[in-house]
Amino acid sequence: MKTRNCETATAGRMDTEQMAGICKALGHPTRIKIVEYLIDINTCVCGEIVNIFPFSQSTISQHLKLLKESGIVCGEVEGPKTYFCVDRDVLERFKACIRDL
Amino acid sequence: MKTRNCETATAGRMDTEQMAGICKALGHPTRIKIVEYLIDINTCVCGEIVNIFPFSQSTISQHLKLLKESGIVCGEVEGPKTYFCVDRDVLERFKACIRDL
DNA sequence: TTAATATATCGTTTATAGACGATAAACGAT
DNA sequence: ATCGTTTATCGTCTATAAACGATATATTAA
Repeated sequence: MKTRNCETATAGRMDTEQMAGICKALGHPTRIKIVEYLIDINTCVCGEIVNIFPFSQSTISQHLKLLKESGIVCGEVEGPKTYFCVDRDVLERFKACIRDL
Repeated sequence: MKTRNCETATAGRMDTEQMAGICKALGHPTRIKIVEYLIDINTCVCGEIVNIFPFSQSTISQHLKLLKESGIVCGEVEGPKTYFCVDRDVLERFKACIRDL
């Protein structure tokens, strides 16, 4: 399995809007668990997550979409699959914002 | 001005539900700014916040209610006023959860 | 007792979230 | 070209959020 990186690299301080967007994305237990899982496993496809949670494929896909929109997660399409991973840079900047509260 | 403390002291690890609840509460720019303000100024009444933001008193009151429900903020009624402050213990435990992601 | 002040709640409107099943879209294999 | 696999999107329903004005509640001051 390849190591994937989102390489967003929008360095600098995260503004309140983006911070709120990530908080909102993390504002659901299932999405927090998805992010924790992605952090652990580094990269995985949607189907893996569907197998872990008691929700339908469409629901998990929707959660992943919201996570992607916030910037904390990114997806890389490869053939019929999409590999999801946490954007480490965004995560670190988000963690810095919370740390500095 | 007195120093107020919420003294919740529900020590121990924060569970995913509560963590998600706080993230959700912080999932709005205005509420993040309210929390930042409360951290800085330690304690203040609703009216002060109303004066800072371009929203109505009822809207700010509603934001404060959501923050209180999440546990990150508490309010202490004193006469006709309510003094709001951040629950430092909850904040620290929340920060620890994010740090350990 | 009444008036003024401070906050909370109610009712309304519009928008978004959360869940689902069904279906579409993209690709690999046969 | 079709089939199976994987993911995304659509449509629907119900619930909650976000904002407001109006009103209720609680307390202090006059």
